[in-house]
Amino acid sequence: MSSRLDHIAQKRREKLDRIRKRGIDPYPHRYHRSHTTEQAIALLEQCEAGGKETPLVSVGGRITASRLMGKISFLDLRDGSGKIQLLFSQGRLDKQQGELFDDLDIGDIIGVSGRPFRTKSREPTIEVEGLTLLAKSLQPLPEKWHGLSDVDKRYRQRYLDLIANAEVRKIFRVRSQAITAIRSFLNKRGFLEVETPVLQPAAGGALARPFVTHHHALDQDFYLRIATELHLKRLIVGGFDKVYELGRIFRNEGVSTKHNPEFTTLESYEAYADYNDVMKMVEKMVGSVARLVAGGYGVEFGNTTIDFKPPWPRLSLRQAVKKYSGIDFEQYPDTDSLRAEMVRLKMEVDPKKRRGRLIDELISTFVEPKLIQPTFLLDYPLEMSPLAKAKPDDGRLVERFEAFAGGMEIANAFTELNDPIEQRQRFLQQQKERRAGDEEVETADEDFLAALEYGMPPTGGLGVGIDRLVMLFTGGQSIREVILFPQLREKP
RNA sequence: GGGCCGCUAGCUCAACUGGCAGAGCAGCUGACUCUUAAUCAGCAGGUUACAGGUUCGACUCCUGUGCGGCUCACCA
Repeated sequence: MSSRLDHIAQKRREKLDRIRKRGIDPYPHRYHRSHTTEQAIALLEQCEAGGKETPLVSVGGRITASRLMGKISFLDLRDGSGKIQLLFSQGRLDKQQGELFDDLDIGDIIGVSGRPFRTKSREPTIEVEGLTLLAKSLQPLPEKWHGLSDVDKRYRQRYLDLIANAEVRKIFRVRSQAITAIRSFLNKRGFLEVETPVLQPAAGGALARPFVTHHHALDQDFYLRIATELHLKRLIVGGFDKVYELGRIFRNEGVSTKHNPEFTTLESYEAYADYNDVMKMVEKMVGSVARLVAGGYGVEFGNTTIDFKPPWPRLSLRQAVKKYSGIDFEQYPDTDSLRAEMVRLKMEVDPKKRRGRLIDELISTFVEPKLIQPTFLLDYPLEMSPLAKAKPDDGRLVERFEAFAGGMEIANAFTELNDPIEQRQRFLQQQKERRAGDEEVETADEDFLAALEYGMPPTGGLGVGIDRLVMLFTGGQSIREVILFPQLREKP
């Protein structure tokens, strides 16, 4: 990027000056269109069906292509709804508009009025009678045929990506529809949408390194939330029986095709429910999202079809790990024996990891990649789940499930631990482990513990990674493809 | 953070073993009254990411830096 303008931008500035000199405002305040391009085409079809003449319409949008043929010219005009062809005929426009037409470029935003009709090749077209410049574009757009493919540029200048690449526009429409579908599903079931703090004195509810920031007036450090869990459960204590939050959380960790430092989660909590109820809700909810954005339970992913039709298979975690890795972790009740077995299988094992984290590694290495069709894994070891309630018949396991699809974890849920004394002990146990070397453990949240002491009803909680869910629905191989402005290193 | 790969015109891409940096689109000039990746003729457009080095000569080889991609580590 040199400071000097390239010759294309130079030319466009000259055109801008010419337009201004003729007394035309190249950036007027408003333009009231009568139709979107989509509506204009629908109107044309209606009139054709009814054998009626088409009325005058006005549309606005960006010029995306031009085919100048001497006395007549065809331009493509795109707005948020779609695209329509424009026909400019010499003689149709007055002198001033004719001069303006000559100074138009691909990329300019214009408004036109005229009657829709069909050309010889049946293309819906507006024969332009009135032309208004709405915004002069000073920079050339990416190439019309190949679009924009430089990944760096696509993410940094997402607007160009959206202008140039229809598939990208599609992805973010699907994302929006999926989130709308989730809201609507939960609202219909009586859930209350709430907002909880992003800035917290301690970041709890998950195991992750937080971002730190500083509040000047309070002269106090704050952490950006790594989960919404602990505040939502306070609201269950407060008497809202069904709450959810769709919100951004922040984790100061590695960036990869599956991790962005800020990402979106859904967390929901339902009083008087347990993880079995939540399981039923998840498969129903994701199924309903699939039907809405994909038109059915089947969603194309890679070279297979994922079928989200409920019910999804349920498999105990122990069975799953045994099936895919050959290790029955129940036979290795402590960290050392399990680690020894993993080493025997030639796995590289971080010596700092304790049993829970080792089992987690078995899941992500052997199990997760195999779970393409939606599957629930249930009943996790207690040491991996400090906020979940133990199973009544086996104190080493908790009532927890994770849902997988497309080889990714898409949901995590459990019957919430609501015994304040046990919760405190679990936090203390975690802190012991922190001292033993495992850095990322739950920090005790005294205010949360105080809330539990007032009594929280039995509750089923859920967390869903929205970005990964959207990846499933759009076939995305990278989380950056479903986040409009993914985090990138700043360019010097 | 490690490994591998990439960075050439506004965009998409070429350029052999080190030998004058090139094409399409976009742009400019001209022709053209139904095109739609319009067509045809002509013109212009470059710090080959950046900084060094080797060489008679570097887009090409070497070293370093920046940014990106993939991957491993990390990451419920």
